[in-house]
Amino acid sequence: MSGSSSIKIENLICLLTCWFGEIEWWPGYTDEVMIGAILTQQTRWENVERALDLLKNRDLCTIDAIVRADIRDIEGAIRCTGFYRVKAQRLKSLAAHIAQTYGSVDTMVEVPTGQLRAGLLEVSGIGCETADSILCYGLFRKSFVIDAYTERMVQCMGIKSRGQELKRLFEACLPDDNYFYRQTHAHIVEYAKEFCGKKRCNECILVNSSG
DNA sequence: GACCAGGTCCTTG
DNA sequence: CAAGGACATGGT
Repeated sequence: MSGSSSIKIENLICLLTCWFGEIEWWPGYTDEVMIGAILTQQTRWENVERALDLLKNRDLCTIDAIVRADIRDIEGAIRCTGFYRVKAQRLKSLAAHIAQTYGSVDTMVEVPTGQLRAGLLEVSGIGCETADSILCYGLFRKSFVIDAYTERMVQCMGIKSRGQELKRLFEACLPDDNYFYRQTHAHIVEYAKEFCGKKRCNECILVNSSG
């Protein structure tokens, strides 16, 4: 379909791998990653880590605990991530969905990726990025995460695709292993944070690298 | 003080 | 369907 876009994306993946090497990103057990995926919406990761520590200290950092907890206690622990009221509600919604649909997080391991994704997208407060983050980093599925940085970066490279089409484009270029999905998304974010400002690029090596 | 952060939802034109 | 506002705290 768009051959030049595929080549640009393949080059991008290689270039970033050379630039960063291996990144250990978003470590943690599945429940923690799922919770972090919601907390990091429009929020710096350092603030999310503080909230995750508070949740752990209060035994609130599992899906099971979120189901039972008083929402005020959740709000109190995640305040430093901003939007804490809507995020507490989103955590409740996610936890309820998992409890009601699968019974437990462990059961989700047996469910096909497409089915899990469709279910997650039904949850209020979970969009494509959060769903794919949960699938990719929490459940080790091959579901590539498209975020604002990725959109910004490929636009800068002259690639027209957006959203789901862009996701498919990346997935067609990536090796058939979750490891590369995690690495590539992490690479893009780390690179873009430094070089792809909201208003202008800062010494970006990508713009003229593949044209 | 201004601006941004690893989004999502709802309302408008 | 694109654009704009709301949600909220914390860092530069």
